[in-house]
This record gives sequence, structure tokens and C-alpha cells, in this order.
Amino acid sequence: MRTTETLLATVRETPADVEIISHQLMLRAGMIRMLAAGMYTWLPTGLRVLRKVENIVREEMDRAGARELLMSGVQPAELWQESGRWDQYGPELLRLKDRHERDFCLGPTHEEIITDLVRREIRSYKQLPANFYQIQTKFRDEIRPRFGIMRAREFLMKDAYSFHLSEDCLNSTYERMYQTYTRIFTRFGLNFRAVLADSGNIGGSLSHEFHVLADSGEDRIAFSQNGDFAANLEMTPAPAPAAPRPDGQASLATVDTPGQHSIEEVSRFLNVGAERCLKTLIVEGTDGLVALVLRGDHELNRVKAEKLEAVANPLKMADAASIRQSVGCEPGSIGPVGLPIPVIADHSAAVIADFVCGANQEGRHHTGANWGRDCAEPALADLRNVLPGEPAPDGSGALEIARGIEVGHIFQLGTKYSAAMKASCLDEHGTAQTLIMGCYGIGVSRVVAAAIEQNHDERGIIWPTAIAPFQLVLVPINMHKSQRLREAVEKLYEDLLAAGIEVLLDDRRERPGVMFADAELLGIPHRLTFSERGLDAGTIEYKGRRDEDQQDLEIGAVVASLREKINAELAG
RNA sequence: CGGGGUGUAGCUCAGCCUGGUAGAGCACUGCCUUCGGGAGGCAGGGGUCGUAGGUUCAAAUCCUGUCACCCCGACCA
Repeated sequence: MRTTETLLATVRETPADVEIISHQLMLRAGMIRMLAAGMYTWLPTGLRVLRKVENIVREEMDRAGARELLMSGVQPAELWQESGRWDQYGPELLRLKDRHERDFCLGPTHEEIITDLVRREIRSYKQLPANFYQIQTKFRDEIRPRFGIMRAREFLMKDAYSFHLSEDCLNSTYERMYQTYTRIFTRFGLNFRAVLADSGNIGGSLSHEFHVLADSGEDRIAFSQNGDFAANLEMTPAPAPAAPRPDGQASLATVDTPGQHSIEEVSRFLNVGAERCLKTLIVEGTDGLVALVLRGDHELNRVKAEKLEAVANPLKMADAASIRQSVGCEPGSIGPVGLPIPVIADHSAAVIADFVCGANQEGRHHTGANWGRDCAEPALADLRNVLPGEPAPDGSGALEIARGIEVGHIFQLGTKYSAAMKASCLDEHGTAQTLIMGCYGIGVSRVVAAAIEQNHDERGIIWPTAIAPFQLVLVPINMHKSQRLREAVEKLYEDLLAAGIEVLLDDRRERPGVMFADAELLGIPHRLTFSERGLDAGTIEYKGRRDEDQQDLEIGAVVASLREKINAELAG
């Protein structure tokens, strides 16, 4: 393709108000433009990347025996009412009425539609297992769309749904999808990890998330060095305390701590390590307020807390007014001693003796406090996030914690939808059996943003070759001044195309600096610079996007050399 | 939805406090020079200052409503 034949739309300045790097670079590289909150137009350059991602997903899904179909983006309310989700889903489901006042919604996901299709079309166990997928635009009316394409309201998703008559069969397809996802993200050329995920409220079901590792990721994942253990941080059990609680030595004292509220402040003020202080968080419970007690240097894990029976789900921190009412003091000076509400302590908070905690009076703390003596023994639970270096729960070594962007999620659904919607089929005995389902999602458009988060530098994007908008950019220097150069460039361009290389010829009458800057911003992995000088020497300059320096290649060998480099990268 | 912020040229912003003829840089158009890392000169085009109302002789500027967007909190691919 020639630059003059497309809409390059690169911009030099970073738009204001744009927070994350992938969003900035997608705007600057002319990949997307915002239409409304969380809704974007994909410009030609961006669409090329999106299609690359999409095609890899499609190839691998096909290879795994899944069949592509395409469902309507607008869905009738009846099916959602049948599954019960019309009432459950909430405002994230964008509802609309047609001219006959019939209810519809914009599809945020397609379980209802596929289940309806399958119950009509599949009648015999001989047709199973079946796995159907589509690559299609989804709409979720997010409370707060942000980060550009990363969390858009309208986004492109690959969603697959599998159907089975036995758990074993589901497990085997699930495993196949796990392998397929691993292949897909490997082919993208991204650094990723599959982790065990929260299976939510659907009892006992297995679920894995696939994360692209990037410091800007919103999720935290924990994994052991040898890779045997990998889970979302919210799902990672904290290790039990190494030693039992020692006997308390100190006696309970009350000290003035004027204006000291946070653990850091109190710990510094009293010159006591944070691990000897207790952090008391007041949350809404199922029956009044509940206190959650953690070691000062530990962090509350919301998901773990939510799973406790006594704690409201979703987790909600109590507001200052209700704390004042039931505890009689401001947040920041609260502790378990004399606290008039139920106390649940994290295991490692419960083995500390002679601890520091709030005295439930503004500006005062206790020192030398002890469980059992100064306050009741607390209920125990795992409430905290694990820390880097702590042992993995399966004994596979020390844990590392990294940030990730969730780009894929596979899930064993069981019979949640098939039971509600009466989707069954006959088994080999002629008996109707409720279908067992799995579902498998990839955020296709999010992959594009995640790839940029993981691969960029101060000059712009650095695409992995497999998903780059172009594999190669050809930059002629002062082509307008030399007919001889123009002819050589055109010839080379044709040869590269003939060799199947996706090449962008920058045929603008621009100065070299402008073309170099745009090529780097666009993140094209390979660059050839062709000048009259090189023509005389019989060479062309080559530079990889990550390279420091250029190197000269013989003109005659350029096409084969590039073909080889690109093939090697695609084979990855 | 709650809290905070911003709307002035395609983009980045100044002007607003203290009301008095709408500005700069980049981008765009034309001409000249320049030509291997985002060139320079000259000449242009382009804004009912988000929007509706109010105060005033006079509103980008003050007041009220409203809309949009951004940032911080509960969801998810």
C-alpha cells in the first residue's frame, strides 16, 4: 500500500486528557478516533491490526474444530426473560424498543441466542460435542468507559460456546480451548499468562483468564517461579502463619496519637513496625457492620472478603456516619479492643501478640494489646492479598506478582443457561438430557490495546510482526528529485509485494525526518531506506524497529533477506 | 451513580480573576528557499468562545440551567 492512497492520520501532539499509553499511541498513530464515550471509529491503519488479530483467532478456532457463525447484535427480550437475565443484568444491558414497542437489547454476550439456536437445531448426541463461535461487536453500557479501546462500550469480541452431554466431554473441549488460547496468544507474539480465575457464583465451575503482562494492567496475577501455580491475585490463598501466636508480654496501654490515622502515620509516630500494628476496616455485613482486621502491612482482598457469609456482597466499606454511630469514633482510630461489632481477623493478624491498634477514641491508640486477654478471640478467615516471595499454595515455590490485562476468559458454564432455557438433546438411550455448556471469550479489540501497552517506546508502537499493520515500510529519500531512484523504488516495491510481504511505501513528498518519525510511531517492525546514494553503492539501508543502528543490504538480496526475517518472526 | 475537573480554530493551549473589536504554536492552502531525523520565509483560509437563558450600554469573561468529555470509586473481554 502507498501512504498517499490511505488515510495515515498520524498526529504529532498527544491529545490532552488521554491517560494510558496505548490510547495515546492509537490516537497519534491514526488507528482510532472517538465517536462518543466508549465508542470508536477504526481508521484504515487500526483496522488492519484488528483484522490481523481476528484472523489469527479465526484460524486457530477453526483448527480446534470450532465452527464460525454470526448472531444478531440486537437481541429480543424474550430470550433474556427466559434465562432470567433481563431482570438480573442491570443497566449495563442497553435496552431499546422497536416501532411496535417490543423490547430488545444490544447484545453484551450471546449465551441466550446460541442456546436458543442449539435447542432448535441439535437433537441427537451424534451431533455432539459442538463448539460454535463468532467474532462480533458487543455492546456493554459500562458505567465508566475509559482507556480508549481497552474498556470501550462497543468492542470486538470472539465468543465461543460449546455443548456437551457429559462433564468429561466438556472437560476435554475446555482443555482443547485452553491449548488453543495458548497457541493464539503465542502467535500474537505477546508475553502472556493463563491464570486460574474466580469462577463467580456458578458453583464449582472451572475458569481461567488469559492475561497479557503489562505494568499498566488493572489485574494482578500471582505465579510461582516454575510456573506450576498461576492465579488471579484475588484467587490466591495466603499461606498460613509460620508460627503460632507467642504469649503476650506487654500490658495494655493507651497512648495519645494526635492526628495519626493511617498505619504508616501510627507506625512512624510510635516507632513500631507496620507488621506489629493492626488495621481495622469496617464494612457492611449481612446484618449490620462487621470489622475486618489485617496486619498493618497487609492489603485487603475484596473477593475473599465478599465470599464470607457475614460480609455483604458486593463488598462495601461502611461510611463515616454509620461507623460513628455504631463504633462511636472516626475511622482511623478503630481497633478490636472493646469493639461492639463482630470481628473477623486474617490468619496472620490473629497470631500477633502485643500489637498496636486503634483505641476507638479519636486520636488514641492501644499498645501491648493481645487477643483473648484484651478482646475476644476473633473469627478467622483468609482476608489478604499474598505478597511477592510468599510460598505458592501448592508448594511450587515462591510467588511472583505481576500486572496483567485480561484478554481472554474460558469458563465452564454447566447447565446454567441450558436448564433455564430447556436446551436438551437425546442421548444414546433416547433419553432427553440437559446440555452442558462451556464458553470461551477473547477481547479482540482489547488485544490490540494490550499489545501496545506491552510493546512501545518513547517513539511509538513496536508491533509484533504477526499483528503489525504492515510488516515493512519502504522510505525513499528525495524520490521526487530523482527519476532513477523513483524507478528503482517502484521496482523494489513490486518485488516486495510479489514476495508476499506486506509493505507500506511512503510515497509522500516529505522530508526524511517526517517519514522516519511516522514509521516509528506506527510501529512497523521493519524499515528499508532507499536513497540515490545507496543506489550508487548498490545497497539499501535496513533497520528493525527495535534496532539501534541501520545496516546496509545488497539491493539484489533485500527481498529474500526480508522474506526470511519475516518468516522467522511469524514462525515465532 | 457519587466526588473532582475541563469545554475558546483540526490539535495543544493563552485570554476569564479585574466585562470594552477573538489570540499563539502546530496542522491546512499558495509561492519561494531548503532537502538523510518532525525545515525556514512570505501570503492566506478557518472560531455565532459547548449550548440555552439571565445581568449589563456592552459577555469568551459575571450568574443560572443544560449537554458533552476527562479524572477518582463499585464491573468485565
